[in-house]
Amino acid sequence: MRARKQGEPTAIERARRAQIVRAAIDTIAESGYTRASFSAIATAAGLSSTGLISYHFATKQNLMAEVLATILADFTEFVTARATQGTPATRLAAFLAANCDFIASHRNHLIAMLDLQHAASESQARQADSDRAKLTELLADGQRRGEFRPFTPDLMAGFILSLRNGVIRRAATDPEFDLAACTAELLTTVRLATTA
Amino acid sequence: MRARKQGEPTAIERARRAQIVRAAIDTIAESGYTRASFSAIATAAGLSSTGLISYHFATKQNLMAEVLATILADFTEFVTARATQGTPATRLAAFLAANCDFIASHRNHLIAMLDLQHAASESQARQADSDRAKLTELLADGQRRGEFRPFTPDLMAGFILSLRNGVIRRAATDPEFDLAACTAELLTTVRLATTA
Amino acid sequence: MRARKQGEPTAIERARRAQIVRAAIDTIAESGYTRASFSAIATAAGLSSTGLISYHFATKQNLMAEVLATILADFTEFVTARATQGTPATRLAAFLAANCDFIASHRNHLIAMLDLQHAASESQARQADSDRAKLTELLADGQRRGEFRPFTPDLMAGFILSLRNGVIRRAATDPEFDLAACTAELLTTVRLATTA
Amino acid sequence: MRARKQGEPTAIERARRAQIVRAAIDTIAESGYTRASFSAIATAAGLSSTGLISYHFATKQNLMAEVLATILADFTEFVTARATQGTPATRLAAFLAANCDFIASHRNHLIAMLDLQHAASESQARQADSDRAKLTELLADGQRRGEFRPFTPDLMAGFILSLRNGVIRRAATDPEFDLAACTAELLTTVRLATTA
DNA sequence: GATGAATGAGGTTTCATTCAT
DNA sequence: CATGAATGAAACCTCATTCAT
Repeated sequence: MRARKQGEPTAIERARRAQIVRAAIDTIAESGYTRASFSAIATAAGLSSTGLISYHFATKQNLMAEVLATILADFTEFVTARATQGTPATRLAAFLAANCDFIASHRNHLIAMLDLQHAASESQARQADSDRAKLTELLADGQRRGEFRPFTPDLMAGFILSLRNGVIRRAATDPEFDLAACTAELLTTVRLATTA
Repeated sequence: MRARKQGEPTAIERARRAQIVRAAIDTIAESGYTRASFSAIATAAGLSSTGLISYHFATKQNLMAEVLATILADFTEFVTARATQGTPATRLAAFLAANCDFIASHRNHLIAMLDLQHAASESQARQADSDRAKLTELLADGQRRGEFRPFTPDLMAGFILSLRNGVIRRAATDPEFDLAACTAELLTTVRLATTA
Repeated sequence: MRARKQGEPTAIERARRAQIVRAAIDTIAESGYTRASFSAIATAAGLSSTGLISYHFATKQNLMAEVLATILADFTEFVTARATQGTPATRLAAFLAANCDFIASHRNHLIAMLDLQHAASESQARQADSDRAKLTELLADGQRRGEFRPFTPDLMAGFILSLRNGVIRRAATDPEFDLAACTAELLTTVRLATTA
Repeated sequence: MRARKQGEPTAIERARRAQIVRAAIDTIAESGYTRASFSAIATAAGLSSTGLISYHFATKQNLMAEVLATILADFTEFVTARATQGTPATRLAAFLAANCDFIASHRNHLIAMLDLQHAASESQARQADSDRAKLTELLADGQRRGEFRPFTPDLMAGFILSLRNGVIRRAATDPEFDLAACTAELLTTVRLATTA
């Protein structure tokens, strides 16, 4: 019923939805998207039945969309707060550092994010494109100021995000991975790849 | 029965397994891992029963392991044939170029590969590690010769493979993506990131 | 709570129950009994929760019983007001004409009625029997006066009601059905079948 | 799998499908369409799981379509074998008598048929129309020969089928109903309503 | 009185797997 | 070797009903 209603959600409802989304993120991160059934999520959330999930989310796709949106929102909030000042080169470095810090503190979020991307819907793909577009903008700006060498900004943005994704996956997979060392190397590598 | 038998597989058996694996790759690439049911794979393979798949593969995990192994084998064969000659820097460039060429000619293989990585088992993770190890070796070799700057070879290998994966995903997702242009930029970028 | 209470219902309560019953009739008529869930009925009634329906009706069966009772009451009121004067033959004709008029003006009531009959409970079957009994009485009366030929009144009553039900279903199903023409033919047919 | 295959069904398959259809008819007749779940049907058929039903019928709608088709086929076979000879009036009487006999011997078929009609699909509605069309044809033929009075054949066909349906429902509902007596009265009634 | 939240049973359907033939 | 049939677990989802507020 609720899942089909319109209007403002109440505080209780928002709390439950957030709880379910959190449980979904953890379940996906730990067991993979394929095994993240309503049943598994309900258990992780301490709910007594999968019915409650359906009560709050009209469809599983729907839930997953909110999961991804939440992850991206948390991520964006964290990263943009730290990559807003200075020249493009500085901001790029700050962006990457922020990414790596986020990985350390929100491991599950990012593992889940990677697992969700290939199950992503149309609108989510557009969201990913828009993320890349912002980075593209930053790079183009740096080129205009002469900080960056002449590359195709859109492609380089893709490269940088790919590197970030690789770090996420490695951090997720390998428990002995040294994230701090990797961050330093990543910054150097990207600097060399981009500076004029 | 066969799936539990020991001893040498017959020629017919190997042919059937290859046929099923091929169909699985195509199905995963086109519909995603989630929708790659035995039923879908059997249809794609022109088989009249899913029973035959179970007959040849003890378990679905088992089949997927062979799918991934096959993809990696095809990939390795293709790439190593083109990255064996010259200095490490030359071979690295050839490796990347070969990768991009492989994307163009084996799109389905690579899309399936990405889709399988997070359903990957322990042993498959080890296989991925060994792939990275080979690249690590190449990079270390280049450093010893003074071609490459001093970076942590293992991390740089991870970066390079991440870049490759990103190109795969983008090529798979975006139909208007210009793979040739991307290849050129990728080579430049990696050269700048690695050379002394 | 209320649904289990005893004693006189308040005016508000009666209004709410009527509102719910009306919404149920419309929903059944438009979507069929199978799809007439509490949720659908609540939406049709403009209620914000299915809980309110359960509050006023102890059980779904209970609600459906009241729905059927309401329909039959409305129907009886409409028809008996027009079939009370004259000889049995005249009243029979008036009864049929009234039925057909009722179809035109209360389409939803009658469609719902037909849809409810096979979900009908014991007591509802008895109600239908009593309706037929009244018609039986009328027919027997006409026989005593010599207006009608000698048939088994109870069976003939069943026939007449069957004809009426058929007209309802046809009117409900076929949008091009000419109800007025059908009414005329029906009157003739019944007259020929009954008159001495 | 099988439910989606093409080509000729095997003997075993036809037998299983028939068994399931028979169980569905009995379940609908005894408990009503609403309560005729796959689970109930599987139990009635002595199957070990509902999965087998889905294996043979792609969809519940699909199964119900076959149920209705089977009923109509059995019915048509029974009735047309007995209503083919003589003048239209004779055949009409034979048709009605055959209907009543069928009711006695195939009670469940007919109860289920009535319960399915309002859940009927487009194509099933067309089938019902075509049944009425055949009767319409018979009536028009009788009019041309002068056996029947001038009525609208299509409407009269609807009336006759409505009478038949009423008898079915009454026979289904009332265990003490005297079908033989009803048949006699029905024949007389229809004769009076139709003859010139 | 009314509402939103919660519950748990049960709905249809898909799936990997087994087995007789 | 291969097939069709069968199985039962588990998937997502809907529903009537209960209850605290």
